[in-house]
Amino acid sequence: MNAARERAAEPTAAVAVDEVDAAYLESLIGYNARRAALAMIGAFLPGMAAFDLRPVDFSVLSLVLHNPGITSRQLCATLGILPPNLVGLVGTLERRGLVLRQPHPTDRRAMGLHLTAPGRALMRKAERTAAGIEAAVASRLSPAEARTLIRLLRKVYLDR
Amino acid sequence: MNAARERAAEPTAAVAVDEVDAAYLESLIGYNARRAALAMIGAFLPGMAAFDLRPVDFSVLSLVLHNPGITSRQLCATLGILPPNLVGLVGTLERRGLVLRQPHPTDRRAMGLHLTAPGRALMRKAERTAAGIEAAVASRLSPAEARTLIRLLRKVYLDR
DNA sequence: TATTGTTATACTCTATAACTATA
DNA sequence: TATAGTTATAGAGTATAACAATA
Repeated sequence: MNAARERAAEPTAAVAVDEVDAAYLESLIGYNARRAALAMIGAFLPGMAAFDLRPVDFSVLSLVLHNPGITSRQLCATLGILPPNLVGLVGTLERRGLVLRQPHPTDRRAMGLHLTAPGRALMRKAERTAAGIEAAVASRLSPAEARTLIRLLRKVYLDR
Repeated sequence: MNAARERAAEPTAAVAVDEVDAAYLESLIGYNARRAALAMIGAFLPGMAAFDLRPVDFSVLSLVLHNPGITSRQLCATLGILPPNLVGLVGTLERRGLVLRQPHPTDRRAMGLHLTAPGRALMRKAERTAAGIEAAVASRLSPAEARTLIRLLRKVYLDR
């Protein structure tokens, strides 16, 4: 039965897959981290859209709120954004009257970023909304599990 | 001293930021998950580049390896890829002689995907490399911590 | 000589509409 | 009427090179 054996060894037998086995991918930290990050972004998008903010806009405004006078260079380094891609982002936030740029006190090349009063008011609401979204997702975890998750994630991405 | 008080209340005082305070962002699961996912992808890229594979190519080939006969539709549903974006991806893998498409046994609209012998040989090496990359990153975690991390990440992104 | 911010530009990734063949 | 696969295309995100002003 050569033909039968060849068919048995044939790598391309025409069989249907009833249920997909993703066990291997699900054993990888990278796969799970990406899936979780995409789920969080998916949960974030509608809430932030109410303020006409993308997640990256929220991150930038949050850093400016908590670090008045922060420079573009510092924002780029903290968030992993390339300088050319931050220019338009900050420009849009400035045109919306949420941030303003002031001369840096010691470095005349740089500009310090600050929130305007409307910018601070918007961020107060946005951070409350963000906290609610986090709480909704974290409700699947106990408070201790949420703390553990953040601690382990930081171990993964922080150098040493 | 109205002028002094106004300056004190002035939201845009020209002060420099010596060290960026990202404590708020670092308290968010979403921010940490995204940072960790990007770190894992960054570790993955050079290793997979040796096989001329992107992370998404590796994911697709891995699912085809462990699910011979899987359809494009099933790949899209499992990986969150939109059908139009999978066409070129699979086409490239097919032109490279790594996968081949065979008629689906029961649905003449669909095509079952299979790895060729060179495709399986490549994936044996690629999965070994992936395991090494995972181990290198997971070396910052104890085996128990790595298991806990994956379990908590799955709680975040799995519905209920 | 190096760095900050900027412009222009290219490349990749992701998303939408519409079509065909078949279920 | 709905689904699998496909084409064309648009939009968002990310990348590099080069420049002026300043350190």
